[in-house]
Amino acid sequence: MVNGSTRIRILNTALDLFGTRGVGTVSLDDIADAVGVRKQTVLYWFKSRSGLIDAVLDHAADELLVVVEAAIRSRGDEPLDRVDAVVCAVFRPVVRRPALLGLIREVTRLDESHINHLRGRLSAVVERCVSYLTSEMEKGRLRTCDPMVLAGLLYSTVSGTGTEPIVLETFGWEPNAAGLRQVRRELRGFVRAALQPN
Amino acid sequence: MVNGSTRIRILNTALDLFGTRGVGTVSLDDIADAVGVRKQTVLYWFKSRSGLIDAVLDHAADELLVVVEAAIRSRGDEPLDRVDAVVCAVFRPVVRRPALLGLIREVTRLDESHINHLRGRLSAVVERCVSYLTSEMEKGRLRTCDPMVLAGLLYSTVSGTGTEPIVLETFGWEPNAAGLRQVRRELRGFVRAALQPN
DNA sequence: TCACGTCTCTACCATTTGGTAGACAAATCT
DNA sequence: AGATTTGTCTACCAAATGGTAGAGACGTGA
Repeated sequence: MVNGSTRIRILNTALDLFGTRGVGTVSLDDIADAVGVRKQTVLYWFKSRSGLIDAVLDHAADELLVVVEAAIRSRGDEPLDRVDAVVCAVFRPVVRRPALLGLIREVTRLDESHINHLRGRLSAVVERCVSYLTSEMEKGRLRTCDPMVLAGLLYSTVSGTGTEPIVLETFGWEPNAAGLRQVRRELRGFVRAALQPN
Repeated sequence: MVNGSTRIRILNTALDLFGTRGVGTVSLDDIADAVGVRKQTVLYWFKSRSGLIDAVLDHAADELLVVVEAAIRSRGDEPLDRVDAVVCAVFRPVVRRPALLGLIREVTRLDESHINHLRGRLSAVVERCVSYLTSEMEKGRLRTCDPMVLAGLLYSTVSGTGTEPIVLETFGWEPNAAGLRQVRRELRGFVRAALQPN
């Protein structure tokens, strides 16, 4: 693969379109048009639509993993700070690349094979998060509850906030830089309050 | 409209399909097949695909409004109890009719006209919730923060939990009655902790 | 009985979809 | 130079899509 640039441009464009409009409603022609190329070129690089979807999921998982791993290591010992760091880390793509979380959220709409594909890529981080929450709860440094479900709740809250600007707008929110900072601040406070040991 | 039964069957079937598979990926043929009728019958009752979507959104909003309104009035004065009642009320359709919240969540994928349509139907409840949260915060009975963004966060958490069983499964959750009760219990604890006044 | 409105159907149609076959140019190898 | 690989293209295709036109079955009121 001497020249990866076309392939990568397709991958990035597809990620953006899939993430913002939903995987099922984006055609190969849509992607090709956005890249400035013909559909057959897309099918040259990815042998089928389904193959492209898997590749895009990989691409998204990679990007997300890097962000999360770095954040987990970044801060000190205190679990509330560490969770806070992850929340901020995941929130950054919300601003810079809204499609990323939007794509992950598409899991629900994909078919079994793609679901399993994505799951395989994310399971390591997920398990790590759950076991971390478990150990901190045992030390009494987080509110005691089911760590697995808690992880899911945290995911829902952060991802929902990031992927549903339209819902937030319905609640009166204004989509600009100041508004985003406001949302992030409230999100951090919300999560912190929800995790506080009792 | 002497015989509304076909129309209503179409409406319900469309709601389920739109909510579980996403609006954009469900064709009129899919709906017609599921109802046991021809596509042209669907187009007789709803003059276009777009018209059907609006009608289904209305249908969903109606169902949701009834549930929420009742819950808001149901319990005593304490705001944590009242929010808890709403959370439980919204969680009930999660079990009985998963498509309902799934459809509301589709807002993000719809085009402007449908978004505005749905917004018009939901704005009353939304405003009510926000002003309620505001007044309780002023009385110091809820953690002080931006009530509007808080409402959005609550929505994200509850709706995410309800609409993403697949994500929860990735976190190790098992989809059965006991698992659902567990999720609801944790969800209530999570929200309660997040709202506790400080 | 007859006209009329209600409801579902068959028969089409233009457009879009994912995908195949293969031409053609540029670069790379021998 | 000649052969081969790489990357993009044009030309198709069968299936599915949203939608139109209109036939026919059914009941209801005059």
